[in-house]
Amino acid sequence: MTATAAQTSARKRAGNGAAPRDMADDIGLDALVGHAGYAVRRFQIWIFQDFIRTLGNVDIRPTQYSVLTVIGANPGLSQMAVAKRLGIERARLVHLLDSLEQRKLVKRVKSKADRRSHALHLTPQGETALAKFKRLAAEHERHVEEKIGKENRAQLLRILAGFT
Amino acid sequence: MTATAAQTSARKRAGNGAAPRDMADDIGLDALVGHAGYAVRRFQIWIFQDFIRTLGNVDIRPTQYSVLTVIGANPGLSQMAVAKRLGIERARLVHLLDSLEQRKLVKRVKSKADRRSHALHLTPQGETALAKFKRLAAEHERHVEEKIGKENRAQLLRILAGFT
DNA sequence: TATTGTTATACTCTATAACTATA
DNA sequence: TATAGTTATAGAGTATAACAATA
Repeated sequence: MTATAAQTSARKRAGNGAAPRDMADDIGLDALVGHAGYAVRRFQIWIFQDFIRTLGNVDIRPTQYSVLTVIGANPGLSQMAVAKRLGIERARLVHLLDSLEQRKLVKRVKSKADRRSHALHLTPQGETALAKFKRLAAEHERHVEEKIGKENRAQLLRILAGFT
Repeated sequence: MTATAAQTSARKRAGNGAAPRDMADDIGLDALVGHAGYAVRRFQIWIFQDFIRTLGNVDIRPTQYSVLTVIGANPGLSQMAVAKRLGIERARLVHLLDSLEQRKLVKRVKSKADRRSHALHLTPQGETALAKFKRLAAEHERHVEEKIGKENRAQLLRILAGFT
């Protein structure tokens, strides 16, 4: 890594006051190519954009999908439990649930056992909608497979299994 | 505390319906486990947190590091060129550069060839600082290696090479 | 005292639009 | 007309702090 050949040759081409370089096709990333985080971030942005586009007609974003899926699979969870499981701030989840409740996909049920907390459930409408969202999300997942290859996607899931 | 917590959770598990579940250890992710995007997003958050922590003393975040690295390796780039190469909005880059210029790490040099644009350069101070940032970033990268394994990290970089 | 849900604030980041000065 | 840089705004998302009701 250190000072690279790209850096040296680039200096020859552009001194102070010279014309700025704006040809994107020979701009080196230098040390960034050795950072997993850079590639992971770019990939994550691509994935989210595809997800948002694929579920655009139903207006569901990745975070909303994850909340609905976890509530659907675990009816009666408290807000704290959902927030912890998905790594969402509980203050942020309040607004997410406000939106999902306004759309009649989720309901907060006041708990009698612990009157501070709410038990979260999908509405019947929410159950039907989630089934559709899952079909669209599976379509998105096929896009991922087409993009990086079936075997690479499987390897990726295996490598990152500990981060779920 | 443990006895009380155990009793409480036992009561909640036994409760029929209204009592919210809040034990995080048996909450299933359902369809999320099959989505590459979910794992990738969680991993990316972990990586950025480690990066921010590891470079906390020098107060450099991932995006700032990527901008400095690309300018360092390609002196004289225009703002548009940097923005396009790194996938940053040009409006956002303005503020990033304002901050880096205030810290005397980067300078905007007015171009004589095209007086609309600026050629970007590291200051001598910026060169020295970037060398330090790169050492810390390499340390961060070793954390990634420890977290997922050397071979897995290499596979990840190979799989995602197209997203740089 | 501690926790749940809530409200509020601030800062990062993304996505636009519009403005200026140049080309 | 189009482009580079700038300014502004709006919406996500993250990170905190504080508060009321309840445990």
